[in-house]
Amino acid sequence: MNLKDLSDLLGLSQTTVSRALNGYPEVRESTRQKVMEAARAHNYAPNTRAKTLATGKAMTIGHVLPVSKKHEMVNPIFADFIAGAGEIYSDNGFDLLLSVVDDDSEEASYRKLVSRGAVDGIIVHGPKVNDSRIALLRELGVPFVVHGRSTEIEADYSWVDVNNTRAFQRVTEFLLDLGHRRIALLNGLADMDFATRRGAGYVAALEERGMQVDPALMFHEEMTENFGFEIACSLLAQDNPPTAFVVSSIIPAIGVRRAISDAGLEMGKDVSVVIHDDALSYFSNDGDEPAFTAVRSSVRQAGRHVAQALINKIATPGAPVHQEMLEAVLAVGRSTGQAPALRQALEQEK
Amino acid sequence: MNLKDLSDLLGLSQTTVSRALNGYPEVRESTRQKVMEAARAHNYAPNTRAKTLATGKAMTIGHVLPVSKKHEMVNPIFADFIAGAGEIYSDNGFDLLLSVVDDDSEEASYRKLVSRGAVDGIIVHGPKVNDSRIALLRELGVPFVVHGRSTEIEADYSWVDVNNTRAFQRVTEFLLDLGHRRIALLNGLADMDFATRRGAGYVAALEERGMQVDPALMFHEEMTENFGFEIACSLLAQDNPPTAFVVSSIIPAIGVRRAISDAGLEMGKDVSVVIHDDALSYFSNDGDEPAFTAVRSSVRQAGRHVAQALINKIATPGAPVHQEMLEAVLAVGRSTGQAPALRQALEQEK
DNA sequence: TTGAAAGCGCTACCAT
DNA sequence: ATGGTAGCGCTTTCAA
Repeated sequence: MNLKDLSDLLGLSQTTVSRALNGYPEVRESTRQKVMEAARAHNYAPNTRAKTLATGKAMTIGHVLPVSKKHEMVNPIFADFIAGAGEIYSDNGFDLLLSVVDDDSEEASYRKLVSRGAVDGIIVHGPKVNDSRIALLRELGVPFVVHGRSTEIEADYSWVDVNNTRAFQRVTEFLLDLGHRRIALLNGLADMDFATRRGAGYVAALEERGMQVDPALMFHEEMTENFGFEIACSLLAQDNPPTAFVVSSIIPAIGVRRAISDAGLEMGKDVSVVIHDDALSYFSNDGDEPAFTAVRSSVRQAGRHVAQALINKIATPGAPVHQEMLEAVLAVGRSTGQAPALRQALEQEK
Repeated sequence: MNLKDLSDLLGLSQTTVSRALNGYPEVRESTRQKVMEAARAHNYAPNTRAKTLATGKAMTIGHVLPVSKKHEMVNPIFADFIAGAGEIYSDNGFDLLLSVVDDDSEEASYRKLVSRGAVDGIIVHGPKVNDSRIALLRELGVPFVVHGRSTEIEADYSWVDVNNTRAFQRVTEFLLDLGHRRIALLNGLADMDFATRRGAGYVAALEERGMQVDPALMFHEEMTENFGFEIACSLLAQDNPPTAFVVSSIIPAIGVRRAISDAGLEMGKDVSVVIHDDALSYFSNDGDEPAFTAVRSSVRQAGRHVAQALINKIATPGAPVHQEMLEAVLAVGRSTGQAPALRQALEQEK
């Protein structure tokens, strides 16, 4: 069933039917009723490709998911982010085009997405420090919003991000307040922007207290369970082991937890662990608030914000938008023994 | 830059340029060279919407992700599945259209996807028992492949699945062989097909040994960390607690682990835990094989298989394809104390 | 208030 | 080996 079929059926012109369906005011109300009803009855929906060709708008947002053939790792929160963004797209009549590309052919993929006219906006995931995609997308002249930021990029661009630096600074201060002196940091890959910022927060907290930053306690890796396990095992076997871990994602934290228990130590007593993941609100898990679930619904919220920002940008182009969301601190378990206090402090500050 | 611009530039007709670009044999080789070079130089890529309109093929595969507004839960392995499928799509020139819909407007969403001509094939995620989507998609006449199966559907349709029943039967037998007599099952929501099959396997193993199935040890829930935590806490506090847990996903297993440690018990000694997640190969985690990573790369592999099956189906329609993959058993940690033996046994059987 | 017709950018058929 | 042209299904001017 296409427009012609439908209009023939109704004895109207395609023009009128189109107008009726698209809410143009000059159509007589009774006509519109008939058209709407017939469309519904015959399950008519305008052909997307024809419509977008005619209007010049793709009504599609592109997400590029770069995956490395070697690592086989995808950020697990990606699904939640997409779910949030997708909600917004559905509400606004946009489609979501997901392009999975090998991370060495990423630039070509952005180029093609735009020159094919497949999308009218792009979301940038997982920005690195000095990320080259930002200059590229500006050059291509396509509206885009970055989920996160890219340090060292001087140009102005739209982003939505949390305050990773401050979050990690505060987490570290918190552990220092509890009396910890050797605090390990298990962070994401060094070229990822979020990891850089989180590292900076950790360092800032130590330096502020006049403490020495021990490079042997800072680790950058892909955030796998095994990363957490290996590092924690080796650290805990040392002479002067850390008494606390700050972990940049819940995945390696699973490994850390295992290592602690293997070492015959008790979390929250012998060793404290604080996890920060890409959440947007404060949570502490004193039993009532399952950490994983909390992170994930926060990320979904982030997806909504980023998608909305891009849609606004497409509708009314203008100056870049910078949106700093509530930074996240996620304290897991009775790991610190102080989760309620932490939450309270954070909520006050907010 | 569009086809007209490019052909004007080259002093050729649009027809010739189009042919050259699409590999038609009747084009003189020197002409093709010139055209290709000019296209590359000007970053020309044919407009997707025009192309698909003209050919009648959308070159797009639809994935529908139903999310519940109330639960805020997305299956975390979804990202990995999509990554695998996306690889295949990229290699074959297909786009991936991801439609996030509220789970109560799912049917309408499939209908619209098809009548809009937006996709020429659909992947069905997370089939339920007697899933109504299967009849719907057959009625719509769109090629589709189900990741999983739907019990009670009599009609023939294409699916790619693991043997959940046998996997759980074997896991349960394994625990029985180790001497466990009270084995708890933490399973997915009862209407999910995979949960039904897994439950059936668990029951079959018990009955085969002439053992009573205790309904008080079987749980169906959304697979959150908290689900695992709560259930395990309450079970372990009982008079006659289970000595083993079979958990249907790694997420609740995190909660189970926490509950065990809270109860002052030791995993692998006082309590055994076996996790089966949606993997396609056998893994045991004796330290060298991080469980989460293993599951995830297996799921990615599943995505590849399902996507390829659909693409084949679109290219050459024919009888439904049924593909049963290696069923998965994932033994985590030194949880059973027998992971290497399990793996060996499974590999032999394969 | 309605309709005719010209595109949107491409492919594919029919000529040459 | 190359070119002219009729669609693909829709929107959007221009006319009536």
